[in-house]
Amino acid sequence: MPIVVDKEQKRKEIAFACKALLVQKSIQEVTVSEIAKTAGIGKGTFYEYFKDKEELVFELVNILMRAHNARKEAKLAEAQSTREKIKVFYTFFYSEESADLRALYREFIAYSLLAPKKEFVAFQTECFHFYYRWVEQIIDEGIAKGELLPVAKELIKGMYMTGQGMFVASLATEGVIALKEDINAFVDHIFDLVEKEKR
Amino acid sequence: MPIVVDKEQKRKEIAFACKALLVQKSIQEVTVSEIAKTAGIGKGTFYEYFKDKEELVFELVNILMRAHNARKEAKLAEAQSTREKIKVFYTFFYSEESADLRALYREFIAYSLLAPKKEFVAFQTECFHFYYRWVEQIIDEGIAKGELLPVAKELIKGMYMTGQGMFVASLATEGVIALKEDINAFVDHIFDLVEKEKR
DNA sequence: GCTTCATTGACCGACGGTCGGTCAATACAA
DNA sequence: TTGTATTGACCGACCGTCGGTCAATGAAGC
Repeated sequence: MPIVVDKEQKRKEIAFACKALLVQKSIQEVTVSEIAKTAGIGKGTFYEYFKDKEELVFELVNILMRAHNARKEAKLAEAQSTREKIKVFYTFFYSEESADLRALYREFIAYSLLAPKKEFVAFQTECFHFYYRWVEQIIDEGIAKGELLPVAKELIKGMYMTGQGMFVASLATEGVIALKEDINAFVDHIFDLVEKEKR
Repeated sequence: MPIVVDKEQKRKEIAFACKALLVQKSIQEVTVSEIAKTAGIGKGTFYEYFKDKEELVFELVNILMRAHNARKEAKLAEAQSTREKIKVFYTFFYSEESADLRALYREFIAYSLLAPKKEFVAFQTECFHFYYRWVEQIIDEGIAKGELLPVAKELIKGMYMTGQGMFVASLATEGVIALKEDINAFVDHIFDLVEKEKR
């Protein structure tokens, strides 16, 4: 038998090799030749592992998001109140340590809007359900503990989307959104309304 | 003296001629040759009026959004309660009559994320301020009338962004967001919390 | 040496954008 | 009225770039 490479492994290697390049430049500004050179492979080889440039971004977002989720889980365990936990959830949108992932996620959203591929939509849908369940659990616990009013449960989807909305807006506008401050202020005001002791 | 055309007017004519094409297909799928043919002009002429394809989408969004705002103003005058007025605000995201604008706005957002041009960012920023002031006025009136608690004012930015977030999510996911229902449900739950009589 | 898969970069076609040339409308002098 | 100069609109052939393909080559086991 001839050489058999671990396709999955090599995909990851190529993706990682291009990470800095893709974080720095928009995918449209990067050429496939440039990607291949950066990864130290021929252009044809690139197409053995990826259908196109966008798939490369997708792969990276996938990998980095998994790592991000692990970090998030650790931080959530530390948070005390439900309010704090929800705030931790939103740190993705502004924390320094997720800057790379954010830059790639931005591209990913852009392409999902421009030409939604089945895989992209499936991934985003899965992400939504994953995070939604997570937040739901946190809120449910808060209600069970008597910390929150039951109506809090009804606000989950909206709150979740507020983060997304602010994120997109902060990228498309200038001087309008201060992500960290605006998100946390919103969470605080909502929680002031749904925490039992506050009423 | 030779013919002197009204550049602004012709821009609009070209834009309108391509409206159906651009609503139907993504800008990436449409070639400049195709645009020129549709508008009944030469390719070179297109570049006399637009810097690139994206500017064409921008022009159309501009025109259609103005028309949309006029319709919105009329509808807002009809709405009774503050709650209803806010709901009217969100109709952009799901109403049938704004479907064309929405399709183009989607492309516009995508490009704003992918490669934010100065003009695009300026436009989006201006839009934000314009709409924000509008909503602010509605909420202020609600508070002044004693219909709403003062805290409502603090939620404006967040609520505004929730719409954007749901819109983007509805385009990038499958079977997760039911725009009309989810937006209205969110508005209702928030208003149940900030309307005075409800407490 | 034969088979099988990985790798490659020369090659191709499509597309965005440019540019030199052409045309049509007007002003005006004879 | 006619001829001509001028100007901007208009055009599509052309160019460079880039995404994507494929035939040839390499490498490793049998």
